[in-house]
Amino acid sequence: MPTQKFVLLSINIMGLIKLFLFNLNTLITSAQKGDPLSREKLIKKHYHFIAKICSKVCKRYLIWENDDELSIGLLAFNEAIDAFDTAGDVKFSTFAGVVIKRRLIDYFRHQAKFEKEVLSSTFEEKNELKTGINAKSINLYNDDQTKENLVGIITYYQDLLVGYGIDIGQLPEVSPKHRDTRENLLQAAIVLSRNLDMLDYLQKYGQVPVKLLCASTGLSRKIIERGRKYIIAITLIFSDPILSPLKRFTNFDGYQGEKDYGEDQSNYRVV
DNA sequence: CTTCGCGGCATTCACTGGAG
DNA sequence: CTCCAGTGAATGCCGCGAAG
Repeated sequence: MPTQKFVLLSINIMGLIKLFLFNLNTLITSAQKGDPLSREKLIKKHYHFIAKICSKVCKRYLIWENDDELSIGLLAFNEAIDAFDTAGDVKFSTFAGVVIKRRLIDYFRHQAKFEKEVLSSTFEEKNELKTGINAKSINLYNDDQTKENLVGIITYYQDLLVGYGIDIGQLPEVSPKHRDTRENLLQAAIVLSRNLDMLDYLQKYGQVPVKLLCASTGLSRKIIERGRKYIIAITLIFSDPILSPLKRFTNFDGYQGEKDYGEDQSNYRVV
């Protein structure tokens, strides 16, 4: 009977939707309680959603690495997680979409106001702009915006690290002092960040798959164990696109692949 | 039972600063 | 610039407890 099949199919789909919503609400609740892994899962699930909303508002295609609008969208999404009422009737995606749009509009208003102030300035001021005085102010303003975004990213990074039992303040001390050790651990972190099985293991258990990593990198178990926190810290930066802006503070930004570290390897420290 | 995380101890190695 | 000694960090080996 086609009708019966349709009813059964509908029941299954409804069941899947309920299951999805249940999982989503569970993730949101635990993220609100401070679980960084749940927050990370939520963000990963909604990457395309965030990019779609931001691109729609900006009316252009946005790139994670280049566009501040996406960072603002991401921060807004974070806010939405905290503010969302799981008991309410509103869908999370609808709620998050509204929050992201509002934040972006606020951002554009702020920018427009600033530009208007510059445009309505006197002839002399415009000359100053040409001579670089106001240009400097614009740079300072842009720096502030970047700093604001970075604060959000670092807070996110900090939460992720806590999930692995790492305090962000520990990073300088867990960072290897010897150049060769740093190179080896960096290599291990890159291998780990590129291998989905090992990455899954790390995210699932919060532990480094030492045996697999030893086999993949040829490094001894002890090296990997001792550099565990360093490896996790670097792996997070490499595997999570949200953290990609942090690469430029770690000097890993130009890293292209295995055994290609650039000129000065002595600077490959996390901080 | 296997794997992970961690600690102790002895040894090896890399880095640094001083002397020539 | 090269050599050398001192210092500190890394490594290897062994073992223990916890968790899945």
